[in-house]
Amino acid sequence: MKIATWNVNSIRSRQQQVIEWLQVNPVDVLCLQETKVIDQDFPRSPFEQLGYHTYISGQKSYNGVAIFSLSPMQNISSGFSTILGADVVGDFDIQKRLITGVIDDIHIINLYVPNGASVGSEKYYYKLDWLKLLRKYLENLLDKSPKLCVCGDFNIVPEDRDIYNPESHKNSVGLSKPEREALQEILQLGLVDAFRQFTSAGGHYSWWDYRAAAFPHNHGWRIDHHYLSLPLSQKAISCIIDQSPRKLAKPSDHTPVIVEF
DNA sequence: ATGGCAAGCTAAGCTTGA
Repeated sequence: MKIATWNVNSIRSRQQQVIEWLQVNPVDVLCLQETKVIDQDFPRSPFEQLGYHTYISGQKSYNGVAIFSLSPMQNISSGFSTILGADVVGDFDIQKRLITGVIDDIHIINLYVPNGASVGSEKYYYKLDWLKLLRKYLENLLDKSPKLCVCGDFNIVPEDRDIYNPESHKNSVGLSKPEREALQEILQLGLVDAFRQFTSAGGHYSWWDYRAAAFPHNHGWRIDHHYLSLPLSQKAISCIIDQSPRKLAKPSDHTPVIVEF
């Protein structure tokens, strides 16, 4: 089984590229972020014609997540509140950043973690609070589901080897100590970075800034991840970043990452 | 230190992204 994650930066702008990528890479599950469209306007049918079931949670202009799956999934839900309850979650489900479902016995959680704008900003503290909620959510799920695949755009560079020039970005949003610690607190629940099971070298990235010719210079960040619970991590046989869609005209600034079991 | 590019919304320029 292959599970891919891809921040497409608007599904309507990237529709044809996603179709063509799936034709070459018929993954079992594709998790999308930043679909940027309300559910009624989501272009479902071209993907259904490829054989995918589509599960979506979108909003106007911003955010939005979706899961495509060749086999039907069970227990689809979006947001934190289905697990944590509305009282705990408050307003944090207004932004559509989490959709989950079960396939075989694998519980897939597809995330679009807040960007955080700049360190110290209101959005930065929203990101940290969101990550605290995510930790609670995953702690709850790990009690019930031994096989968890938590994937998506985390907007966090886990370690210095995951960015081209850590020194000049060490205080940037995505690398700040509180963000990295929040991520580590989540991983300490018992989750493993699938990519790092197979590749220890630096220089492997999943996002490149549109500006300043970042991609041709490989000035990238690795911020799109699959985090696997221990029973599932033992079944992983590969995790690769496919840079090819980033080379196309009018690409997303992110490129797909694929884990295989 | 700053801007650089792209998408959405909406109809010129702002907001967001990371």
